[in-house]
Amino acid sequence: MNKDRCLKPATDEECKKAWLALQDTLDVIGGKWKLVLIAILRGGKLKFRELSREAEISPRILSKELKDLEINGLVTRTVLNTRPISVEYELTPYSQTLSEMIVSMHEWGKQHRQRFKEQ
Amino acid sequence: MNKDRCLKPATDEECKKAWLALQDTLDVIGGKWKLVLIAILRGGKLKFRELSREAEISPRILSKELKDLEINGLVTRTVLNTRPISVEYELTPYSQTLSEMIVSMHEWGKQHRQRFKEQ
DNA sequence: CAGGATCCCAACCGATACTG
DNA sequence: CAGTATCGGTTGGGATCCTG
Repeated sequence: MNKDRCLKPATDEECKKAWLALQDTLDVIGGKWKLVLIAILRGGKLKFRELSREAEISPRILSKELKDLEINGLVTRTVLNTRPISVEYELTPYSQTLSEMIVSMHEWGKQHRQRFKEQ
Repeated sequence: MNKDRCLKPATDEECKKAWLALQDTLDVIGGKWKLVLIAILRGGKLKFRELSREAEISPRILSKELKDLEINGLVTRTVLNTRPISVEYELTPYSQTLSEMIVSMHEWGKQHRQRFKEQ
């Protein structure tokens, strides 16, 4: 893809970076579960099991998704000194930076649904 | 998911709709190719083969992706009276409504990359 | 309780060949 | 040229069981 097909006038190099950035975003919040988990955690910290029940997601997938979110700095994992142990997951302040984008996606999806499906 | 875990204060019903809308958005522009194709077509209409070469995507996938985009009103398909026939694909005016969201996603991805990867 | 291991199924994607 | 058919590999996700 060259610069002539880019969002705004730019060099080829800048254009390539722009689309890599978009791809990054989709990697971080795309897929079936990431946004759902973020949504749920907006309501406050939850333990692994609670999160699993709330989202109706199997432990294997939940574990993987939470790792991804943690790697990307969106969620913190805290092991509690209980017996048996329990682990709390919580959104980071950094996750707030997603808000504007999430709102954009929500707004677009809403108007799209009105336009195309039964209103 | 109930309203207490929603983006803004709302009824359970509103909350459910909000997350359906987000899911809609991901369905429409998520995945590996949708945004790439939209990006490329921003530069102007292209024929099937040109698009295939530009995006480096196999015909089978391209065909499917274009159908999806057409169904969602983002792309028009025009058969030309040539021999052999050729088909042009072009973004619709409606596709412009994606701009704000795409910019949001781009901005977030850019700052995320700066924050986490080699700058 | 947290979460890894295993097994299995479905969706996705790429390459290639083929038809109108 | 446009697009479908076929096949095969890869990824993602669900269910269940198991261990620290």
